[in-house]
Amino acid sequence: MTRPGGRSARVRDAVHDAVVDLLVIGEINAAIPKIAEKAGVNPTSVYRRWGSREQLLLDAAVTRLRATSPIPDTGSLREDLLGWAEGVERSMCDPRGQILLRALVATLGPEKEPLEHLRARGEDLQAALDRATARGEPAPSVEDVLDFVLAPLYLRVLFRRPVEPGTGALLVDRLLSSLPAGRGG
Amino acid sequence: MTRPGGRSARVRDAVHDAVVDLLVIGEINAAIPKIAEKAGVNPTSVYRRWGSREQLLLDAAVTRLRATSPIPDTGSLREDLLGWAEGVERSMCDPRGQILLRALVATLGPEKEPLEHLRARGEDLQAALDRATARGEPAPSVEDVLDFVLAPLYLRVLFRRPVEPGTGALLVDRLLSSLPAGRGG
DNA sequence: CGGCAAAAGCAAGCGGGTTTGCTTTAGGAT
DNA sequence: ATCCTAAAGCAAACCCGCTTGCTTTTGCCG
Repeated sequence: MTRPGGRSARVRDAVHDAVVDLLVIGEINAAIPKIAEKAGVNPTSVYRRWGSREQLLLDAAVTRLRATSPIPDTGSLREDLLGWAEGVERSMCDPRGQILLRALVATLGPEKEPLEHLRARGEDLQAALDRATARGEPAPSVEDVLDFVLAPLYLRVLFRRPVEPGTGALLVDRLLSSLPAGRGG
Repeated sequence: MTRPGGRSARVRDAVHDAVVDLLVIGEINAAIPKIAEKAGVNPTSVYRRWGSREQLLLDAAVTRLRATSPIPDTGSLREDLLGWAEGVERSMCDPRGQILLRALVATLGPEKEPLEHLRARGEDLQAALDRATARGEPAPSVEDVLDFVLAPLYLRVLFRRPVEPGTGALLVDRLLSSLPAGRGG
């Protein structure tokens, strides 16, 4: 960003807020003029900066989801994963988190990149797993963490099934108890 | 349907085909006039029947996904699940299956119904599990099948990660190994 | 075979989303 | 403090997706 703290940043945040607000109240199809109006911004500014509604949605989703559910460093893999999973679970119980995840998936085209958001999250996970390995703890692969914990949580949200409290912890337990017996078939 | 085998059916199929074709070649944002043109149909007919692009996408996705990956009845829960998972895996390797799943998720709004498609699929699963229970085999819950098998497969597709051959079978093995009476290895 | 009704086709008009050239503002640099 | 440029605001025109009243076709049924 050329002017991080100035008017650009204010406009960007205002537009992101407007997008999320409209999505949350069900205005899924709100077009750019409507978003701009809610943001108190000229539609032209939105067109010039983001180009299309799709790009704007993707940018808002990635930006806003990036801040949620970091992976803690507690000295125990179990605690790290539990803290992270709890954060994901909480985010997926929040209408904003739900709608952002949905927008993220919806705007993903047939491109081949695995998506910046998930890639960065995978690197964080890898770091936590490496810490565990360095401590001598048994650790699953990133793939397994995604399969056991993230996929079930995300699928509940994407298909509108309820996320019961404690789901994240349950899934982490499943993952970790699959370790000693050997994973995979 | 009032006229199942006549012109209505032809138009519906042509429009569904056009939708899928356009989605597959990356024309995610194709509007109704474009879809109608590719289908060789008057745009008005599409507006009158489906009302909106969103409804049309949802209808096409649900209709076309309904035919894929039925659950076999082999007399063994393991074989039933393996056959089904293989079908899902194959469907998720096909660009059409991928794009249809994506369209399905994308068009799901904040409504509360768990979605007809997944509900019907859940009932099929429950039937297979009931058969296993009646035979005295240990059986997981539908929830567990979705968590262990469907969620990882769907998430790979939705986030553009590769689906390795044999993933479905691996996931079914994991599920069955986690059962209380099952082998822990 | 012939009528009937549902669905498809047609055409014209409306509305709003998008584009574009220019002006104005504001934040960083000198 | 002043200049300078990137970004926002403005207005007008264009394009196109959508609506609507009507006509035409088609397939089911008596």
